[in-house]
Amino acid sequence: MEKLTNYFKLLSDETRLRMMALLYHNEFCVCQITGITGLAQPNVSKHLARLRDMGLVKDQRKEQYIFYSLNLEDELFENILSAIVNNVESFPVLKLDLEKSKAAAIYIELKEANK
Amino acid sequence: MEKLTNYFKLLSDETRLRMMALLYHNEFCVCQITGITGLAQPNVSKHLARLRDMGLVKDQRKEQYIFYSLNLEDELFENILSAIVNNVESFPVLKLDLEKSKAAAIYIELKEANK
DNA sequence: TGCTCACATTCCCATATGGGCATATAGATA
DNA sequence: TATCTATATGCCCATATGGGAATGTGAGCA
Repeated sequence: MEKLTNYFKLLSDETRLRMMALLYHNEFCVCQITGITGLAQPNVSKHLARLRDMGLVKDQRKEQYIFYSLNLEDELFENILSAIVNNVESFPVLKLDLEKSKAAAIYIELKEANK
Repeated sequence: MEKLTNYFKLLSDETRLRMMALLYHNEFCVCQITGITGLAQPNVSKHLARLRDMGLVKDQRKEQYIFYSLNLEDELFENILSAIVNNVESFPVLKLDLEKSKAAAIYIELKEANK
């Protein structure tokens, strides 16, 4: 029961919903999420940590970057998230993030090229 | 977007989940919910008011009693609630409430009979 | 009219939450 | 080894939240 209410608590914050919607489509590192959303890096890290602690997200280091991806084990949670993502037209913020996210891969490539 | 996060905020509290699970099966007045759950009456009222303000619940006076019932307009919300209620075996608190609720109708009848 | 009962509201308190900001850490690189 | 750079953590603040307790309100009844 507490796990359930904690899930809803995690879903009840716009910042976290934005991050989860992004991760639903792809894995991203902290700096990409920061860049896409315009959120402050410490906040991105803190929210990701909360999601990780609740098992909704997992992280994996790749060289300098730590990539986060969804960890969809709970069926209810997955259904909720897919319902939101499939209805992205109703949520302009999410839609904008997703559009911006298409450039996110390039973002890291440019960084590497400028070295 | 804010409506969505508000929904999740309402779902993120055990007390409210208990009340919504009850109302999913039947309408109840405040005193019945208080009796079934063992919660303090002011808290029941306060949570019901929040649910009503968000349009998830509606109330209707019948003589002395004010009966609350679910107001399922949002599909996502309804799906979430039915998923929870159909999985009540996983949530002993909810299951107990539901069992107790079967006696709730009788509770009011007894009250009337004792007048 | 005054009382009773069901329900609502208010006040107070302890706790949780999210963001801004500064700083710590740890892996990569020079 | 020393330094970047990506990420994590800690501190502070304003605000929200939930419960307890007392009180207010309003409909039905004596």
